[in-house]
Amino acid sequence: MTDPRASPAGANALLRKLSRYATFDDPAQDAIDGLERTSEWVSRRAVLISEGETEAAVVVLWEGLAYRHKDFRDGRRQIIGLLVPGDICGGHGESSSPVDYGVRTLTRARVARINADRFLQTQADHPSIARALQRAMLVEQAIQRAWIVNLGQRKAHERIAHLLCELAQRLSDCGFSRPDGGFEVALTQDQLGSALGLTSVHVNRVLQRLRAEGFLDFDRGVVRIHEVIRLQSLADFNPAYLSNSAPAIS
Amino acid sequence: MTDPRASPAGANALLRKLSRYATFDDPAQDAIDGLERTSEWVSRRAVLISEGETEAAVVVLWEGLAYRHKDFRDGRRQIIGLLVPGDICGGHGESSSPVDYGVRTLTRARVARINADRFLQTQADHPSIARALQRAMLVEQAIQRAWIVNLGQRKAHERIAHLLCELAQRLSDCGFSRPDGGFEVALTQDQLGSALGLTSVHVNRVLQRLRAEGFLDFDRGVVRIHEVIRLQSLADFNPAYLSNSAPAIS
DNA sequence: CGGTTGATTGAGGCTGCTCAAAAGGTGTGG
DNA sequence: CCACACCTTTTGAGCAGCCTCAATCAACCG
Repeated sequence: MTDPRASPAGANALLRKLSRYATFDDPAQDAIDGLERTSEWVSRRAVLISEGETEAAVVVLWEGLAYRHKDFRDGRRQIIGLLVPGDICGGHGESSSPVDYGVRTLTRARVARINADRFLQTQADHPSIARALQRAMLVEQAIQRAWIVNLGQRKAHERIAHLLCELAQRLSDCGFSRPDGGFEVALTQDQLGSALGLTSVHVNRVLQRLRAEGFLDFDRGVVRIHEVIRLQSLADFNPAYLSNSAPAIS
Repeated sequence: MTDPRASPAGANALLRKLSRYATFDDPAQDAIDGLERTSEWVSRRAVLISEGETEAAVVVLWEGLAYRHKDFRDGRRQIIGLLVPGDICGGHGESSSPVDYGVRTLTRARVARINADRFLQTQADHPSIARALQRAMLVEQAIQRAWIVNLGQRKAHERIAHLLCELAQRLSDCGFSRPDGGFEVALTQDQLGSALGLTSVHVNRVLQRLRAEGFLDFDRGVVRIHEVIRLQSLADFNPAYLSNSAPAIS
């Protein structure tokens, strides 16, 4: 396989992702490849990063899903973001400051750990890589802005719909969509609530309404979306923000 | 003035900000200086960037305050973030995609516009600059995460307190604090509501309670904070996330 | 002085929360 | 294979935080 983007699911997830944001010459491609040489499997609900950790290593998700979260002392908890294959978490090589959130897996997952110094050195050596990472961070920021809007302005049913639309799009973008257009979400209703600023009780009731109206279906921790399009208009979802893609010509 | 960080308020705001995230050799410093050679004054409530704009130019705020926002067709509106002197907005030089939010000034402000290509070229030429910008983006992301937590989990009075604490800290970090420890916020109650996912009516009532309890004071569009410390404990505010500072030794 | 923007207050209502309990599924050990 | 524990979903009842609508007031401005 000359083109790593054609390699089996998971492997070189980082290169596959960064290739969406820039084109790389061979040395740069090799450099990215060299970063993530080994991966390891972790179980469902495993801790990838715990809050306050000062470890500067960078973790790349190869397969599976994970989430960033912030826990309060009094039991409140907010899920801050979802990670799909290719996504990065950790301090981006910054050793000076502890991370202000934790990361846990949602499903069984495969991750690669990258040494912080090598991560930074590679960027210094290859401006195209630094550039691609910057664009990836811009998309990440756009996603966070969308969450702020979601939490600040939308009603429960709109929030749920918007989150599901985001996930559908991102999974599809990294090659994990299902052929039939529908897809499944491995979030419990309690986790959905933590991501949306709602209680699981309310999430349950709203999901039932959405089911009754034919938008989706769900059973034992798995939500199945039928018509993403209808859901998008309900959520006022515009996928543009997820694709800060590279110009056609580099 | 050999050290630009000692120059008059506003000028070289970008260099002053980036210096918090990395140390630069002379050529790099000159490069940053060269980027933002001219500035212009804009009035209160001026549009710096309008949603959907494909202009790739980067705008640096030198003096004054501004905010990012997203407007809905039906009149709902969410303020997504606040900009203090030194902050950057715009597409970070990405010409391919329209920005998904607007930016307006909150006060009279001085801004510098940077050409997109030069912005990107400078980063390619000076890895230390790219690195500093990356760290600045990491802090920006941390702020956005804090907003997500704020909107998702906190009650109205906690949200207000947290936002005010963030502003107090950031203004102080960029050298715009007031000697007496207190400070003023140029946000109307309506704007506060748009930032916090609350109506201005509710903001008003909660502010009155906070005033009755001695946390702050307000009058004609200006909120004055008395005891930032007390407000911090009310808000469960931890300033650590705002200072991903550079290691002592570069 | 009238117009405009922002703050304030009141009444009433809905969304989403709390507390509690029960039901359904799944995994584990005996 | 059953009993038991645990997790997640589901349902009910009651409540409250925050919203909506509306009107008034205060300050500022041309």
